[in-house]
Amino acid sequence: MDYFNEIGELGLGSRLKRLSDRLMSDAQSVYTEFELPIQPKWFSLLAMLRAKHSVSVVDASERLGLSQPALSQFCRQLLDEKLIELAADDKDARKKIMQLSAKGIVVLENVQPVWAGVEKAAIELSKEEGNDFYQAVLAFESSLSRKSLLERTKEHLQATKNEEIVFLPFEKKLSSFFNVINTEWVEDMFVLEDIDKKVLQQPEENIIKQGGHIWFAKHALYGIVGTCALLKTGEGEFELTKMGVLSSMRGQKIGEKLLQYVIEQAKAMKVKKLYLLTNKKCESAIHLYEKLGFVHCEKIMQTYGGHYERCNVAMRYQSNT
Amino acid sequence: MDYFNEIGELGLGSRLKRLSDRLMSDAQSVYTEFELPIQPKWFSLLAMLRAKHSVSVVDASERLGLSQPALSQFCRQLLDEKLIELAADDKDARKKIMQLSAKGIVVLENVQPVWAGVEKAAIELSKEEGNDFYQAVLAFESSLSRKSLLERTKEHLQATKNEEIVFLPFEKKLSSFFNVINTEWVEDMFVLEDIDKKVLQQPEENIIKQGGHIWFAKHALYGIVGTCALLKTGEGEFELTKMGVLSSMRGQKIGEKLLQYVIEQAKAMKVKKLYLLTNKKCESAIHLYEKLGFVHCEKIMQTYGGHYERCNVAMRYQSNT
DNA sequence: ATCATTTATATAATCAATTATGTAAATGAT
DNA sequence: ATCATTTACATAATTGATTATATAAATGAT
Repeated sequence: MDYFNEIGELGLGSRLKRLSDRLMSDAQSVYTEFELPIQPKWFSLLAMLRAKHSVSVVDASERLGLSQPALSQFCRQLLDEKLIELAADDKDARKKIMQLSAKGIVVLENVQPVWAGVEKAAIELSKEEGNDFYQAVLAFESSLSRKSLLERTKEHLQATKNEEIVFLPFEKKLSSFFNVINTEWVEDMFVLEDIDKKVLQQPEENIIKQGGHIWFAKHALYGIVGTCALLKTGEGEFELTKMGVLSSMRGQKIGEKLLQYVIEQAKAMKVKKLYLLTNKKCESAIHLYEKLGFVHCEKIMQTYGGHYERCNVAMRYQSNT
Repeated sequence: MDYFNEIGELGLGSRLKRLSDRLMSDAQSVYTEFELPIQPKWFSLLAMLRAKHSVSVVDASERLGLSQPALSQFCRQLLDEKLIELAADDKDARKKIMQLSAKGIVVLENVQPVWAGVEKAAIELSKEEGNDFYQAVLAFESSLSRKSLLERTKEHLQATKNEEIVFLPFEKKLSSFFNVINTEWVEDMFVLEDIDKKVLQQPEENIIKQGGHIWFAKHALYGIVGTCALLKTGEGEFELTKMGVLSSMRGQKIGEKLLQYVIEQAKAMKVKKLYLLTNKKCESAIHLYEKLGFVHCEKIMQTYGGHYERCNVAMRYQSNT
C-alpha cells in the first residue's frame, strides 16, 4: 500500500521526487532499449543545443536550472563523446561556447524519432484523466515562483511564533515529555541514577498519586518545551523538582516563566513550605531560583539534603509580599 | 529564461525533478529555520511511524517507494539520534521492527505544528491557480501505474520500428551524415587521410558537382543510418565509393539494401562501367560486393588502382541479366 | 529431516547531483 | 591606471540515493 496517500499534501515534495525518478528511469530504459548513444541526463542540454545552436556553460546552467559544475561536467562528457565542440567567445576569453559537432548533429537527428515517441507517450499520459497534468505543473511552478513554499510556510507559522507560552497540568499522554525533557539535562550534567529513571518513567505513580503536581510549558510553534514538578513531602510541604527546558529552546526565558507559574500555583494552593534541592553545578538554575525569591537555607539542607546523592545546595521560597 | 517551456512534455521528467528538488530544499530550509532536530529525508518514515506505531525495514521501503538499503540507513541514523528503538519480531528473527522511542514521540509531537504549517502552505500552493495540483499528481500517478511511460513509448514506436528502409538523394542539409557515417568506419579501419577529409566534408563540391551521386538510407525510427556515393570518373563510368552504415545499425542488412538500391539506380542511369576500389581488410564489405554481382578485376586495378594509397582490391559490376 | 530457494537486512561500490573552493579574466570604482 | 569585486569555469569533497552482493533466517519441495 502506498503510504503517501495517507499524508496528503505534506508529502508532496517526496511524492514528486518519486514520480520524477520513475519517469527518469523509464526514459533511461527507452535509451537502453533503442540503443541510443546518449545519456538521459544530457537530454535537456542536447535539446537546447539543437534548438539554440550554441550556449556557454553558465548560460546553460541558468536556463536548465542545474548547477554550474553539473553543466561543466556534461560539457566534458559530451566532448569526450565528440558530440559537441567548443568555440571561444570573441569578447570574453573565460567563456566556453558549446555547440554540436557534425557527429552531434547526426546523432541528434537520428534520436529525434525516439524523442517524438516519448513525447507522444508523455502527452497521452498527461491528458489521460481529463485534466492536463502538464498544464497543472506549469501552473504550480508559476505559483511557486510568485511565492516559495518556504515563504508561505513562514507566513503561516509567523502568527503562532510569537504567541505566549501556555501551561498545562499533568496528563497521562504527556508522561514522555516529562521523562525526555528531564533526562536530557540530567544526563548532560550528572549520571542518570536508578531513582531518577523510576520517577521520570512513571511520574503518575511517583508524583501525581503521591499528591504532587506536574506542569508543562507549551509553545504554540514548538509544542511542549518545558516541565516542572512539585513533589509532596508532607502536609503543605512541597519540593520543587525535575524542572527542565529543552536544550534547543533555552535562552528564551521559558524556564523563568515556567518557574513563575509554578510558584503562583503553589501560592494558590496555600503551600506552607516550598523548597528545592540541587547542586552547585547548576549555576544558571540557581541564579534563576534566587531571582524569583528562593533563598539558600541551611535548615532545609539538614532536614532533606540527605535524600539525594548529588545534593549540595538547598533553597526555600521566601514570599516577598 | 526557462528552457523547459520550449521543450514541452518531452522534458516533463527533468521538470518534475527540478520541481521536487525545489520543494525538498525549501523543506530543508524550514527545518533549519525552525531548528528542528530531524532531517527532511526522514520525514516520510517518521510520519509513518507516528501513525502506524511500528514497521519493519523492508515493509517501510515498500510503502515509501524507496530502496531497502535507503531504509536500512535511515534506521541506523534514527537509532543514532535515539529517535527510534528496535524491537524483535516474534515469528521472524531476521526482522527489525522500528518504533518511536520516548524521545522520538516527544520530538515528533513538537515538530507537528511546523508540519501543519508546511501542509497549509502546500495546500495553498496546490490550489492557487484554480485547479488542484495535488489531485492532478494523483491522477497522473494512477495513469502511470496503469501503463508506464516506457510501455506507452514502445507502443508509439513499435509501429515505425519495422517499417522499410527508404532511400533519399543528396541534399545539402544531409552533408553531415555523409561525413560522419563514413568518418566512423574509415577511422575504425584506416587512418583518415586529407583527401578523405576533403571529399567527406565537401561532398557537394567533390562529388555532386562533378556529375556524381550520393544516396542515404533512412530508417523510420533511427533516421539516416547509411550512405553511398557514385563518383563520376568518365563518360558513363562511375566508381562506387564511400559506402557506410552506422556501426550501431550493422547486422540488419541495411548495407545490402543500400547497395542493391545504388546498383538499381546505376542501371537506370545506363551506367556503362561501375567499379569500386577497396582493401582486403574490408572483408565483410567485399563479401557483400561479391554477393550482389561485383567481380574481382585486374584491369580495373591497373587502370584506377593507383588513385588510392590503400587500394589493393578492385572489382567491377557484372550484370547477371 | 534435508537441501534449494526465498526473504530480511547489511555493506560496498557507484552515480548523479550538490556545495565549497580555487583560478583566471573582466568589470568598475577610485 | 590600479586594485577590489564580480564573473566564468574547473576541481574537490560531500550528499543522498541507487545497484550489486553477502549473510543469516525462514520456507517449502522432496
